[in-house]
Amino acid sequence: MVKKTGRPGYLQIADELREQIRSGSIAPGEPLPSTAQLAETFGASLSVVKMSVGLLRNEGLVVGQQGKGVFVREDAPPADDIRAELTALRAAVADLTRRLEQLEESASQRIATS
Amino acid sequence: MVKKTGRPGYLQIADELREQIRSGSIAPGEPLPSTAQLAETFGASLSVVKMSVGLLRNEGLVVGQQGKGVFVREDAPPADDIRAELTALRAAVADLTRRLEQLEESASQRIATS
DNA sequence: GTTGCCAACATAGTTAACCTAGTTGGCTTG
DNA sequence: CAAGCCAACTAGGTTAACTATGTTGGCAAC
Repeated sequence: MVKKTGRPGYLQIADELREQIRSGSIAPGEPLPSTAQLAETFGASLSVVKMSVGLLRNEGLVVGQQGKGVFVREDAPPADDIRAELTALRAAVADLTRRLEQLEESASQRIATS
Repeated sequence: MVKKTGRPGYLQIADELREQIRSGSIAPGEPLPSTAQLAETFGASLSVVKMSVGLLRNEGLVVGQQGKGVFVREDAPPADDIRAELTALRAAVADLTRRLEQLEESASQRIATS
């Protein structure tokens, strides 16, 4: 399935999967074929398929569930004021990080003194 | 250098490099340390470093030149780049989630055995 | 001095092996 | 029948080995 066009195989497979998702050929909420199945249908090794799926995962197009499969995200793009939302999220993450670090600190102390 | 926080090493290294680029510690147009050097400074294998650099390459933060090195993109200041910001935030949330789950796990064990 | 070769180093891609861990379904045992 | 174990499948992470290819600097030969 992968052609020797100079474009690396793991990108070709990622492209193809992206296209199948975009076209609805694999609908939101539905699972991709398993890694082994993809490897067979694309005539590629397990390694390159895992790289391809990892790309889509990194892009947020799909989410993986260990033991079950890799599923197409159901999400819809909110598209209101994205920048404001980003600012709010940044603040929230910073706050959570600070609080979590405090928790971890006290937890490690409790373990050390027990 | 990579910590055992549950967050995979190749993401930790990618985060760190992203931060060094964002902060200007590695300026646009400058090369990243070589794969071998990164592997040594992070105490990781060549493979995970290659995965990390591959991520940044995929995100468009850096461009690789075979035989020379991997260079920080001159254009596209990632501070305004919503995609990069989203990626970073997603990464941060995932990291926080894992750490929190770890804390909750140890907390429930402590309660159960007390 | 210049040319050309060559070794060392660089990114990039592919494959394979091994490990962890979650899910599921069937079978065995009580 | 019900409980629990176990085998087979799943994703995910790590490492190593090999190949291809590009760059650079030094050295030898002419």
